[in-house]
Amino acid sequence: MDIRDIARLSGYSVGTVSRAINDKPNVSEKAKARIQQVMREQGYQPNPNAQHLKQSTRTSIGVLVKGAHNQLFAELVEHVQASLGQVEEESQLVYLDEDADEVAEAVRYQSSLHFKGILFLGGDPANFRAGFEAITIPCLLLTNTAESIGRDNLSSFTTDDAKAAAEAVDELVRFGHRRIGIIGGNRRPEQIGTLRLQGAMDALERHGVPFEVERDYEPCRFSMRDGYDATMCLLRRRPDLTAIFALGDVMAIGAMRALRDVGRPVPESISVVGFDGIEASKFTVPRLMTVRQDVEGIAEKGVAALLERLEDPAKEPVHERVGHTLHRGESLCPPPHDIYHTLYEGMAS
Amino acid sequence: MDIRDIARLSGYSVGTVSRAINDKPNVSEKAKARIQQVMREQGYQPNPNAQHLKQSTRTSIGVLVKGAHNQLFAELVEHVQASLGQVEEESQLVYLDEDADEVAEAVRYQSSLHFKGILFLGGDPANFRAGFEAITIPCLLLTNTAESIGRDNLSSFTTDDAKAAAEAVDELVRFGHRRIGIIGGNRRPEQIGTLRLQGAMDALERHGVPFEVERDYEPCRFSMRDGYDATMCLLRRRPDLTAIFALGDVMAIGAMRALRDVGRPVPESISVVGFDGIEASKFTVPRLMTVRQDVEGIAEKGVAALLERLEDPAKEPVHERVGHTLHRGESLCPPPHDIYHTLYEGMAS
DNA sequence: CTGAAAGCGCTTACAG
DNA sequence: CTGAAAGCGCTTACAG
Repeated sequence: MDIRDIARLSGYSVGTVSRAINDKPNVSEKAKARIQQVMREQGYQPNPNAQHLKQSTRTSIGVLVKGAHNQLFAELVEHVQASLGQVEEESQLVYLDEDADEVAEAVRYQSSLHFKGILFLGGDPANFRAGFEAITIPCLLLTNTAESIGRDNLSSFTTDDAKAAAEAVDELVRFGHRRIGIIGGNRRPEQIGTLRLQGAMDALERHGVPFEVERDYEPCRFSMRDGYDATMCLLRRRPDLTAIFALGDVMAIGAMRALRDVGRPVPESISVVGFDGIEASKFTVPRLMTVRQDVEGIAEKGVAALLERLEDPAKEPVHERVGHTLHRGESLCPPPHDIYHTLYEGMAS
Repeated sequence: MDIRDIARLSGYSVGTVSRAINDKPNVSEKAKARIQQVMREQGYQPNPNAQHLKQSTRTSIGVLVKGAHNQLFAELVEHVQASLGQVEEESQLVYLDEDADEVAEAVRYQSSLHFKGILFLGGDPANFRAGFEAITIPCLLLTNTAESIGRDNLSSFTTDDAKAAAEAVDELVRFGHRRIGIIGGNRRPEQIGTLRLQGAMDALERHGVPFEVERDYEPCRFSMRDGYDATMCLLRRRPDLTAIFALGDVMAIGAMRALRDVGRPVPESISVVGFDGIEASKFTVPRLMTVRQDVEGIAEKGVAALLERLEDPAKEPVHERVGHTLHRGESLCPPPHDIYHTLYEGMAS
């Protein structure tokens, strides 16, 4: 069943059928109606390969998600697909490991899946620096900045992670915390966790709060399980902490569970602050205090920018910081002043 | 830059270049080496549209996910992609609304995205009954059974939802609960929520526990927010409940938060049981009692079955129930016997 | 082992 | 408004 069959059955030529299919001008209403009827009767669907071959178009936008366990990306994906769907753009999702080289993967996929643009959810600037030159189609990085990469086909939208992390620390300090531990990320330069850690550490220093990264920080991947384990690890070194700042909500949820398991009620015995503002953070018990990223804003602005550059590839790249909000939660309260902490205070210093 | 340019530059004909690209026999090592060198120099990538047009092959497996807020599907997707990735199969994810007609969407996508097979994550048998005949490629339904559809290109793997829900109720009753509310699903026939509700109601009846669906059940979609709202709703009618069975973990998480907000501690004042066994259920406070589906088993067996039928489309369809496990959690304990409940008991009956 | 040629199913000037 | 014809970039018998 191809376009010739439809032409034969409808009594029109192949050219007219093609014009009818594509809603081109210069087809009589009569012809269009007849052709559509035949197509429906036959259940005919044009062969997309042939269509694209002729139009030499590439079809879909690749969406590379770096880290399947980070709920934040799931929410971003949802908004991205919504924005893309509104303009009838097809997208294609690929999940990568949190530690994968997303740029190398993109190079691999670019041709085999014929993307016309690529949207990176999460990314490591080091990978972009190393391999992005092989990619020539318009690209967009969300949740990290690509400004320093300096490629003219790469835009980026992200939260100001360092600033937001600093604000979270300000809040912890304002509540009276002076023994603060941090979990999450991997300390590789320019990675999102590292940016947050750096922002937090700068703020701690500004407030004169002692923080030694080897002792007070525990790296981990973005998942509840890893947050749980990292918390257990950190507590072994610093049982006297009065607050834990998890550099991602999924880790914060794991942390709260771990604290419960070691009999440290949150927030009475120890406070927890997260980062991201995922849906689940609104439903934890206690409700999580967190830095909420503007997921919808990042997705919508990002997609809009990408679409503009798909239209006009010569357009200058943009790099924008999208606003965030500090979201009060029940998981943060002033530190306890009981004998337990007084006891540990002496031990730890 | 097309295959002719490579032919010209390498000094071979288009046919030989094509054979070299596709690793066909009848190309000398010398020619292959020279051609590969030129391709690399030119950064040439064959046009996939043209390749597929000629081979008239379909490439990827479509994965239609019905309900973006259900974490269970996110976990299934992960396992599905892992299984598919091992055999180098490409998959393409499409997220649909929980109430979308997944079969109508599949019909739409089948041609435009040239799938060679379709994997449905979640599905309503009514939709399959109405429109599946238009789909001729091998298909697989996960998390619901398609046995009664009786199509020879449709297999299915699922948990025995009715049986599992009944077991959860058995457990609630065994703990002494007699005033049990249920939330989740939409009561449309054969839907997963309805199967679970039915299994639960049958068990309640078997135990002689009174249950009136109009009063003791509140429908809702599979999300934390909806679970929260449904719980609030149900509590207004039945403040005397000692247990809530949420027909999905995401709703159970919402329910626990709602109960906390109205000052009903879980499980001391009221117990909560979920269904699915998503990752987050292991990290809630209190830890959720739930029916854990064998996500990995469902994904792996399902994918294996689909791949077999992609190889040999004549193969008989399979419909299998994959085992589940009841997972004890802290959210279930015996009902309280305090004045509060005695009070309400009189009011409610 | 290699080349010349037909054809995959469409779209799009071009001529009428 | 419609039709006949060229061509998109490949692959694959077929002939050598």
